[in-house]
This record gives sequence, C-alpha cells and structure tokens, in this order.
Amino acid sequence: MDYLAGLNKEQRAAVEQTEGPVMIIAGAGSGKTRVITFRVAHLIRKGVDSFNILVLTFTNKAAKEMRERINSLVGTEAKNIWMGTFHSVFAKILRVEADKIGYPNNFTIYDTDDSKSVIRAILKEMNLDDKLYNPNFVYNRISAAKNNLIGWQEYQNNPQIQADDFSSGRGHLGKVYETYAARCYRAGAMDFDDLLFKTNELLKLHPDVLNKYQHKFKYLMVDEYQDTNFSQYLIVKKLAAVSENICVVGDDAQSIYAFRGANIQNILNFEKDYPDLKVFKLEQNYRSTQNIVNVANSIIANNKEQLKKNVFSEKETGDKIKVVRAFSDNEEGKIVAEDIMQFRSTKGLKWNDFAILYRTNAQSRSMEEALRKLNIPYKIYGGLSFYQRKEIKDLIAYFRLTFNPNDEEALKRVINYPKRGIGDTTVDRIIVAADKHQLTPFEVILNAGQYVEKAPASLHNFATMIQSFQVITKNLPAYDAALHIAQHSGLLKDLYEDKSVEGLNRYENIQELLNGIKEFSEREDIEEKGLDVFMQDVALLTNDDNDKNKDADTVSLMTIHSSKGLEFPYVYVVGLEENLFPSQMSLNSRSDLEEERRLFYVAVTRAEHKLSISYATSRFKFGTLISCEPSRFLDEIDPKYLELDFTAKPAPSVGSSSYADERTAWSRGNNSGGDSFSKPKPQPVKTTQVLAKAHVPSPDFKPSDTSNLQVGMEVEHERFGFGKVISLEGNKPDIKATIFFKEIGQKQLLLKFAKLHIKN
DNA sequence: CTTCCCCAGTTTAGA
DNA sequence: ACTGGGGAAG
Repeated sequence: MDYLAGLNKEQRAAVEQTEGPVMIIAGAGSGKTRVITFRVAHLIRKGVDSFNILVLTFTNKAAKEMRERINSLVGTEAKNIWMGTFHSVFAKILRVEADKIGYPNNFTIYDTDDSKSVIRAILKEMNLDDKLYNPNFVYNRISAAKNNLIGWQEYQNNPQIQADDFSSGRGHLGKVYETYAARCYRAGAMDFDDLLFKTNELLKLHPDVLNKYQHKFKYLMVDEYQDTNFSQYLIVKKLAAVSENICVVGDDAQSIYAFRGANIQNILNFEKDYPDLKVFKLEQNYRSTQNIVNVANSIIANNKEQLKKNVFSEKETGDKIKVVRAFSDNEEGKIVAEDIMQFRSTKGLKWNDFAILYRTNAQSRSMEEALRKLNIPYKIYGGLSFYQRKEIKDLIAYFRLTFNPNDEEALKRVINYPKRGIGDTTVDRIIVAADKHQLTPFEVILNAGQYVEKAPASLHNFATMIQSFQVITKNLPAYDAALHIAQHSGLLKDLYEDKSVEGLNRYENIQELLNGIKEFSEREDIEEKGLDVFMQDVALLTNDDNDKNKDADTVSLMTIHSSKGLEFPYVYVVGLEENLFPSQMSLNSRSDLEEERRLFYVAVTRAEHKLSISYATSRFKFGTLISCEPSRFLDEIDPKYLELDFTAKPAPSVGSSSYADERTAWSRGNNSGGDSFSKPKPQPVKTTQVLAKAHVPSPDFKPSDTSNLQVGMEVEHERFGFGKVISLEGNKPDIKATIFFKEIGQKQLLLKFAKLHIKN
C-alpha cells in the first residue's frame, strides 16, 4: 500500500477507515481532495466494486477534477463510479424512475429563469401586487420550502408558516406555491429544487426503489458536507441507512452558503445521527505561510459556533499581511494593479499567480479598469454562464419544445421569436383556453381554430414546424438535427442579420453551441447520440463545462464565493469596508455575520504565499459616490501579523486646492493616532513630486497604434496632455519614449503601457 | 402586434 | 451604472 505513503497520519487514517460512518473535518488547504480521491482509490484497490460507489459534490468542476484524479490512480475503473453533483446524480435516477411519481421520463428541467417566469405569470393571473409578492422573494420562499421538504400541502397546513405569511400580508403564498407546482407538473417540468425534492418523494413512496439504490450504493461519500440542505441531507441519510458506509467531508469554517439553504447544523450534528461515528481532523495546512494561517485563525476565532480545530502550517513564516488604504475604489484598483505589475517583474512570476477577490461582482469594474490601463491580462470568473445567454437559451428552448411540447416556458420563449406575428394577447388566449379545456398549451395550438377565437394562421405553421422537428430529431444524429432546427426556426438567420458587435457575438455563440453538440455526437463513450440525449442534462451544465482558454496566463478576478476551493500564490482581497464586507444585508443577525466572517476566512485562506487586503474610503455605489469606513473584520485581526500601508495619497482631482481639503472630504474620523483603522494616521505630504494638472482629453481621444512612432511626432496623452516625442530607445516590446509635454514637462513612457494619440 | 422609453431594483451562487 | 420588465404609443 505504498501509494498511501505520501499522506500524513490523519489523512492516511481517514483513507483507511473505509467502513462505517466517517466524518472528515478538513481545514483549509489540508489536502481534502487528495484524501477523498485516495479514499475512493483505496476502496477500489481493496476490492470494492466501483459500481457500488457514489460520490456527491456540489459543482460539476469538483466532480470532474476528482474523477480525473481518481482516474490517474486506478485507471478506467474510475469510469464506473457514480460521481457527480447532487443534481446530476439524482436527475439521472429520476430519468429512470420518474414515471413512478407521475412524471414523464423526458421531463424538462426548469432553470431559475424559467421558474421565476412561471411565478410571474401566476402572480399576474392572481392579481397580486408584485411589490409585496416580489417574484424573487416568492421564488426563494418556495425554494426554501422545497429544500426543507415542505410541499405545498404542508405549506398550507403549517400554522407557523401561515401565521408568518399572513402577518407580512402575503396570505396567498400557499396558493401561489400550489399553482406553481401544478404548472410545473402540467409542463412535465422539474425545477432545480424538485430534482432533490422529488427524489425524496420517490424514495419515500417507493420502498422498493429505495431498497434498490441502498444496495447499489454500498459506499457513499459527500464532499463539502457543510453546504448540504435538509433535502440533500435526508437523501444521503436514507441511501446510507443499510450499509452505513457513509463518509462526509467538510469544513464548518468554510460554510458560506446558508443563503441558498445550506444548513451548517448538518455537519455540526452529524455525530448525533451516527453514534459510532469516526471523526478525523485534517489540521495541517499545506497551502499557506504561517502568517496567512495565523491571520485566518485569528479571524475565525471571533465566531462562536464552530467545531474545535487547530489549523497550522509548517511552511515558512512568510511576509506579514499587507493592509492598504485607498481613497477611492479606482485608486484601490490602481494600487493593486501596480503591485501586481511590480511583483511579477521583480519576482519573475506569471499573471496566473495572482488573484483579486471581492465581495460583490460590481467591484470588478474598478479592478478591471486599473488592470486594463497597465495592459495586464485578466479574466473575470462568474457572471453569466454560456448556457444562460439569451441566444443559447432560445435555441435550447426549441430543442426542449421539440422533445416536450408541454414545456410551457420553452413555448413562451420561442413562439414569437423570431417574430412570426404571435403576440402576447394570442399567447394569453391560448393559456386561458388550455386552462379551460384541461389541455396543454401545445394541444390548444394544434387545434387553434377550435379553441381560440381569432387564431392567426401563423399558429398552425408554428405547430407544424415543431412537429417537423420532432420527426427530424428521431431520424438525424444530434448535430444535424440541431443545425436543422437552428436554420428552420429562423433563429440562425435572425442572428446573422444583426451586424452589430453583440449580434455577431450571439451568432458566434450559437455556432459554438452547435460545435459543442457536434463534439458530443462524436464522442465514443456515448452510445445513443441523439439530440435528446444531449438535452438530458444540458440544464445542469455550467460555465466551466464550456471554457476553452482556461489555460491562458491571466490574473484571476472573482467573488470570494467562487474562489472557494481554489488557491493562488498572491491574493488581493479588496473592499474591506463596513456595509460591503460585511455586507449590509448580513448585519441583522449573529449567524449572518458569522457566515460573513467565514467568507472572509475563505478569502484569506486562498493565499499561498502573500496576502494583501485593502479598503477604500470612498467608492461608487449605484452610480453615486459614497464614503466608506474600514471593515470591523480588520479590527478583529491580531495586528502583530499585519503591516499597514497608509501611504496612498488622495488622487489629485480638478478643483481641489490642497490635500488638506481632500483629506476631510475623502476620509472620515480624526487623526488622533493609534492603530485603529477608522482613524488613519496623518501622512506627511510629499512635496517633491510635481503633480500633473488634470488634462481634459479631446472628445475623440483614442489611443493610436504606436508601433511606428517617430521622433518629432505630436501626441496627446489622456492625463499628461499634448506633447512632442523627443527620443526613442530600447527594443520592440520595451521601447521607451521621452516626451515633452506642454503642461507638465518631460516624461519617459513605456510605449506598451502608455496610451498615446498621435496627432496628424 | 411592435417598439420604445421609463422605472425599479441592485450580496453572494450552484444545479 | 446597468439591466430587464412593463406600460403606453405607433
């Protein structure tokens, strides 16, 4: 068993404890993934049939990574393991068993947009005020109910819930929930929460099915167990009830998803479910320097609710953690960008070695701008995924409708796109008629003349078109069918005719989707290659399933949430300000604030080598400038690990006469000294530096290509104004120009960074 | 039925 | 600042 030699004592013990209930508390950077993958490999080497192993994760990415790593340990046996996200695994099971709970096996999966659209329609029909019944709110309420296995009947019969709803003036929520469930059912659709909710229903109502899977999955492992909700918890518990070979892995200190239903008690109380539980704690951090680990520990120590553990590092002490104050969000970006620039060149690093982490997506803007100014390549993670783009959803909606004509959301999406003269009123009439005659909307459309007055002829054409697609998909392989639909629906043409930049982009995206389908139909590990097979889990695919240049050398920008599980040598955590981090929304309860603190813990523990934290004393929010105070979290860190950098000066701005004015305008608090962040120390103003008077660039200013810049040329710089090239020196990418600017005098600029407009 | 403009909302995010 | 939805006008 020498392949286990690379593990430390605790890791190894956790790997070798293959039988019975096991909980692994894995501190940040403690080699968690390694332990899971080795444990699975160990099971297989011990002779456990790989078909009997189930590994559940939260993201496709985690599942994919693990499968690859297990593959490299045990080879092709890894293919037989059931490994995937909760949603994909149970969707797969439901595809087999759906008929037992009254759903078609080719049920559609509604994504969040679909669900909200259904809710919006219901609220409108019921004439409910969409301020009080905000669709987002209603969606979350229903989602929370499902995650706690409260069906609409229980919802309506639960006195506590009813009292809550009535007292907030939302007495109709139960009815909305009921209608929503009925609407999804009629459409043959399950939303994301249903994939778990209905699995619970299936296992509860059909003991034979439960029994089948209990015996199939003799060994269960759950990654990120602290993120499970009640629904997931119960599925796992039921499946494990016979074998009791259940191993959960997690870190309560990294539980940051309560807002989407995760229940941290699942991990805190795991012991109560399994009295003979074996607990392993992985406490040695292999990722970060001691200073970073110590800072992280001093942050998390402020939380009351946690499992005891002592995370430590045996790596070098490392630099102290730099805390930087900036005077604006833009300056914060500039400081970070310049820091990255400098470290990269002095230490010979790659852009890949750096990450900028923030609390909210909106903060990416100032970072982006600063990086762009220095020509630093970057990539923003998160945001809209490929499959959420409108054009992609449109084409997929055609596919959905083809396979499930009852899919109402798909129908509404494409019935008049591209435009074919079927407007809202017609659609409304169809829905009304469908309700009245107990038919699905598509059935109404098929016989429109019979049910709908003033039915446009185009309805008939539309129905015929969808029916022709149904024939096509039966006879053609996935790619050919998809292409046919894209063309004959008119969608491809519609996008092709839009010659705007965005239009071009949309067209390319469709091509990309089609290429993806082509790749799918050429894969050798899949036998059935129809479009219907491709469609089965397309709703469960995400961003990184479709990322081609992930190996590019770029600085990474992402929210702290999406950084979980990742690591970078140099990490910048920005925006440590009250009401931003911790978020204003989290200030009402201790548990929310503690989650926010865990989030900070996650951010800090991403760093391997060097960590910088920053905050700004003012920033733009919703288009207006607001002033900010340093985050309370900064005060919670033991200052002996910190190195404060308050040298940043307010950026010069038009109309301000002195620093003194700006200080009072930009920064709050007095200057009485001390180390408190809310009272920045006064900084002597450096008088040696000549400050450029702000230059207002010409209205049509845009940087020129400077590769052919010659001595004597007249140029304009965005900030330095007009000037003349005095001399050029250096070789290709590093050409340095000396330019005399009228307003501020001589300056040396690197052409690859400077933005110059050459005057004719 | 289509188009255009105004208004409201705006933490984080996975499937 | 930005987006998406809804309502009013064409």
